[in-house]
Amino acid sequence: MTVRIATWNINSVTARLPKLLDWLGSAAPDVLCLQELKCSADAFPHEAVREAGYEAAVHGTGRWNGVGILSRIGIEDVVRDLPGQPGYLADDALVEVVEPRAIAATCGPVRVWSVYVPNGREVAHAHYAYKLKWLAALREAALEDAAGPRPFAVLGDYNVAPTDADVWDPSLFVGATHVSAAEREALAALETAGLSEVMPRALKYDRPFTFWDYRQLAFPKNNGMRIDLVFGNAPFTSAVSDSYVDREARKGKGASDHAPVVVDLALDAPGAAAEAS
DNA sequence: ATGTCAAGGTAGCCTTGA
Repeated sequence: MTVRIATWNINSVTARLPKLLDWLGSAAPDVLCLQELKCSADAFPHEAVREAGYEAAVHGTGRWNGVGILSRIGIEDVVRDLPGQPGYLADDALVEVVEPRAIAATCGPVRVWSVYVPNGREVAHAHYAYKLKWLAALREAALEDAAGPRPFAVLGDYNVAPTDADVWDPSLFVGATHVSAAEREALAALETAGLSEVMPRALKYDRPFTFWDYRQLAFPKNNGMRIDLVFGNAPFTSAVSDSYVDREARKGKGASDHAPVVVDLALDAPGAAAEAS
């Protein structure tokens, strides 16, 4: 069977609902991981998504963060928050809050996490230390599924550019977040957990950027970054038949500042291996 | 085509985060 899985930082699912429904119709993913819903779970547009043919599992608390998984091939065993997910102590808060940044589900033959890794803000900021702790918790959370026989992937907005080629001008990022050695080491640690990156094709230009800031004409200048990533275990990556960034979705008025990443899997039908042997 | 955008509190603008 062929399964199309995608990830998209939608930057407000309510503001983006027409674009989301359009894209579900045109790209026809079987599973879509969403980040930055920016709404509470109650405010999620369940009815519109259902009419488009998808079930949804969502995790959101309000105006910040929020993640979800849409599926038209079933959605089971939903888990909200990483086991051991660190919280963040905001400047004006008295206690750490575990933010809605991770949700997992099993969709047909595949298990996925949809993750929105903390931004980090600045290297000297407490949010950066939080980001590194968060990535370490993600590795631990992924270990068991990564080692298993079922296709498994962690898809989302990692807020890390894996290499200097993944930002439009590395000279502008010296000393900044998203490119630091510690952040890249945190991605490398995912590989020691048995996950490896699915590298998408670019549909235009040479590099498959996934994010272009709204400011300073970043999109028309192609001043982009590749920070929306897919890490899969061997049963997942070995089944990949294609992957690309749908840059078209970044165009036009009312677009998210991120483009979707699409992964196509060619999986054996359940039981096919047993029948063949 | 494009020199931000979205949400929420608060009162039609400012703050926060990205």
